[in-house]
Amino acid sequence: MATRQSGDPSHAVEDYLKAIRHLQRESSPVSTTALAQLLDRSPASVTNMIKSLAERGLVDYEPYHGVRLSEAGELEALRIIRRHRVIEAYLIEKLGYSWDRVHAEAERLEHSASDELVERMAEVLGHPELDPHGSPIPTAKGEVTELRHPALSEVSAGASVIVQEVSDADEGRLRYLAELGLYPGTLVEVMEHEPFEGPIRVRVGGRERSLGRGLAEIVRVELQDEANDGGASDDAANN
Amino acid sequence: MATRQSGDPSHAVEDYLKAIRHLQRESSPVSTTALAQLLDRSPASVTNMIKSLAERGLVDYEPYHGVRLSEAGELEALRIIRRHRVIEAYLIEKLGYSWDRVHAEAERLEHSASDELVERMAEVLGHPELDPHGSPIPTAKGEVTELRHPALSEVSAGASVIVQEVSDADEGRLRYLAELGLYPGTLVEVMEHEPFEGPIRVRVGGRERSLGRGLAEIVRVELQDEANDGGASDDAANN
DNA sequence: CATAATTTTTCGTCCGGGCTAAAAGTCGGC
DNA sequence: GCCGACTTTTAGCCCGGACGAAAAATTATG
Repeated sequence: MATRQSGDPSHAVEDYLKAIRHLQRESSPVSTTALAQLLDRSPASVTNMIKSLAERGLVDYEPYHGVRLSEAGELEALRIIRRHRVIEAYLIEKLGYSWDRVHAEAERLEHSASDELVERMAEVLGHPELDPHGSPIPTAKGEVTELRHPALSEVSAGASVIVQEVSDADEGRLRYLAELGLYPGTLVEVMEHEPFEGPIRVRVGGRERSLGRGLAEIVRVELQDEANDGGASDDAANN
Repeated sequence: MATRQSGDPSHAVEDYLKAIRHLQRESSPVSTTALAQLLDRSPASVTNMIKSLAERGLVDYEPYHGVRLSEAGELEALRIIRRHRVIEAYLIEKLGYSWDRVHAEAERLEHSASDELVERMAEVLGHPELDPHGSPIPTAKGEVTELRHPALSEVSAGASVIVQEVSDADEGRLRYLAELGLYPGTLVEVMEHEPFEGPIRVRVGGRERSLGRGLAEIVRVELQDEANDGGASDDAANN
């Protein structure tokens, strides 16, 4: 029951499924090169693997026109994402991992942890719905409620927002954002957008900061009522 | 720091090192077939791997005459065993795993858990010296104190013993022993040895049981003072 | 000792999953 | 509608680690 058996997706397969799902959120048939870049593999290797995924029914693949997850593939991807996020939450909550260092550990454990282990972790955590980065944790049955908060970079100047989610990206970025105090729950005031894709000036924790475009894009926020300008309702502005 | 890097032993290498060390305790140059049996691989595969281990300096290998761990191999093996045992202890203590089910999970996690994770687990457990089966946990530096308790099967009739260690073997045996209440700390009275390698009759928890040879061999015990027959000192009978 | 039985190694293969170089397909620009 | 640029796939290769069959070494036996 707990043991990996032969039909189980390999480590590599799991990585590909996760990556495909990730890229699909941006644009749907996922290109070979995009995958190759994300996974740090040669395009040729990616083509190979895609063919094999297609044979296993995990993706729908049209040569030269990209790939997308099948039903089965989507489900499998969600199981992996659940594992990843529960593990992250657990490591931070129970083992004192820092926000920025947890990703790498989870990235490895997600491939060997059994469902039993993950469910036990979820249990002692009280079945959390969000992971430490603010991303929703799929249920054991594979249901997710996608959040789709606007990125900080999309918020117009003058608004106050609360950070909801910070994409679970590379360690460096996360560490930097943590230093700034930019993690879920933090209140941020957007002061000004510099022109031509320039940085965005924000006030966070009483200090003014300047965030590059790349950073501002991975920080997802929710608009708040304006402090002085008695404005919109809690959930009104979703752009 | 936490990430597996290229020089790291592969999953397969780790399994071989553990197995070699395990078999070495019985008889020192370990034979190809013994390894093949334990790991459920063909002898040919084992020879292959051994050659590769020898090239990496992890074992000393003399063709046709068996293999033994080198200094480096021993150290590596101990690191893996530490990982395994700390993880087992953690899973039981903190995640409610049962004594008999924990092995398989640890068997997989030990290959992907980072040293950081293991040290954090050890920390929250208060740096235990024994795992749940009573086996000593090597230190992070690779020191172990081998216990070498006599097996229950070696104890002469009439003695009272306390279970110290139960080899972390297959699930079935462990579950059965757990049902009987035979785990570290349990008091057992050895009543009689049936002749010709027969079973051994014991009293445990007020009930009489008959244990087959195979089972009695994996239960390691320490002799107690005789209850009625004011007998041997604590450590006297090492048979 | 010589020969039979057993163990171990060698040899040739296979599979998963990488890679590079070369070929083929797609697409934007004229 | 063709041409060049870019993307993708194919072809051939490698490596780790498994396999079975056959050969070689060791050990046991008469």
